[in-house]
Amino acid sequence: MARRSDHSREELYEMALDAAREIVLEVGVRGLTTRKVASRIGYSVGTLYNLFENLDDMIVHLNGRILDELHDWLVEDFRQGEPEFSLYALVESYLKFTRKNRTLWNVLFEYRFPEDQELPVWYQEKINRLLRVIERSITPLFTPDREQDRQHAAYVLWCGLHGICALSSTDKLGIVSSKSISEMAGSLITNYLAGIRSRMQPVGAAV
Amino acid sequence: MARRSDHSREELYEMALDAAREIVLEVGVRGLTTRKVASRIGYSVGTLYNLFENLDDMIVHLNGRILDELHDWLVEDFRQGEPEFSLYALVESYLKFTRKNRTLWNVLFEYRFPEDQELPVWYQEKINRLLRVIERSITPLFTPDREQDRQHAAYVLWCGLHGICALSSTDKLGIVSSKSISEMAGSLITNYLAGIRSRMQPVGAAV
DNA sequence: ACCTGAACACCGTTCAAGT
DNA sequence: ACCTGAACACCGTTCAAGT
Repeated sequence: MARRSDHSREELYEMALDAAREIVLEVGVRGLTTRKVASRIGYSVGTLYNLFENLDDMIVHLNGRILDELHDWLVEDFRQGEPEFSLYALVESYLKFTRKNRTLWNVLFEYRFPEDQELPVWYQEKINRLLRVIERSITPLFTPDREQDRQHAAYVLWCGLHGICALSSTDKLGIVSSKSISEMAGSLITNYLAGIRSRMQPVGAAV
Repeated sequence: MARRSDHSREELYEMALDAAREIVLEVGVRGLTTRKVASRIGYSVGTLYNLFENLDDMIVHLNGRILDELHDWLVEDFRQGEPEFSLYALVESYLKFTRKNRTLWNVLFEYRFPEDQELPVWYQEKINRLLRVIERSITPLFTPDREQDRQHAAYVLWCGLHGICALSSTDKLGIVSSKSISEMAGSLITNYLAGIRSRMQPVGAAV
């Protein structure tokens, strides 16, 4: 017992999150426990509480990583072009991520934190970074003075996409095939953007 | 010990779900345990396993009840009229329900069942009943031969609304006030419906 | 300063034993 | 046929005791 400087604090942190990620992939969120993480990295449970406040905090940090993975994945596939085209590609890319990493997506969005828990600032910034990818794809639809509207639209699209994934992945909607998830997302994009277009004042008109 | 016919099987079932509902309201989903339900109804844990397969199954049944409550709540507030008007009222009513019953809504939509678990048919039917309320509000937008499209649109709206509630209630989006939830939902409805309207072929034209 | 592991207070689920 | 409660195999979290 006692100080084993086999690993630095940072190393331990990375090891713990690696282990947590693996466990989630193998047995799902429900099977993720402090004891399993500890034993997998070869330390005692106590050590984990030296790195994280508690299990919830550890999961927040794991989710931070998953958000990064998702962001990088989306950015890699990003295609500049007409908003409809660009956004559609983005959504396909997102859906592909959820299909490939269903359980990771589950921890990210469907793990319930205690009611009172506030998500840390660095976490919200990671989310904002994701939202900015969506904003980028719809930029052409908004004049520079409509930044607020653009942000707002990105929020709505992000939420809508999330809702489609959330309800269909857990079958909380009845049988939904993977194909119809795409279709629903497509319908959301097409119609929402058409609505935005039709309701935007022509820019030149006021001048 | 042994057979205590103090209560019929049906009575026990109702008592258990009543207790479960109360516990969720008091301490949230995380605090809902078989042991607490058992002690609250004055029976042993074993008896619960005589009524339900397991805790997950009990929660599915609890959710069935919550779906009914939500349905009745929405139907009571239903207002016939222009789709935008009708749908907007519906969404406000839904949001009001989530605000008043945050923890119930949490069990309903954010409790994670095991990956493999299929939701029972009677459960999916309760969801369909909800979807039909939405369909009703957008009926005027679709000609009778476009039933499929109408259903599809109801799905998308339902999912979108869910996504907005899910991400903002847990603050997975950064700070979102109750007012902006309404705004986002409003934006979804207005633009999505505008898109549908603008893309619908005028009915008379083909004739 | 860091790490251990026993201890505490919980869990879900099962099942022999009771009436 | 129904109900009990002890038993099993787990949990998250803490903290005195070790080096």
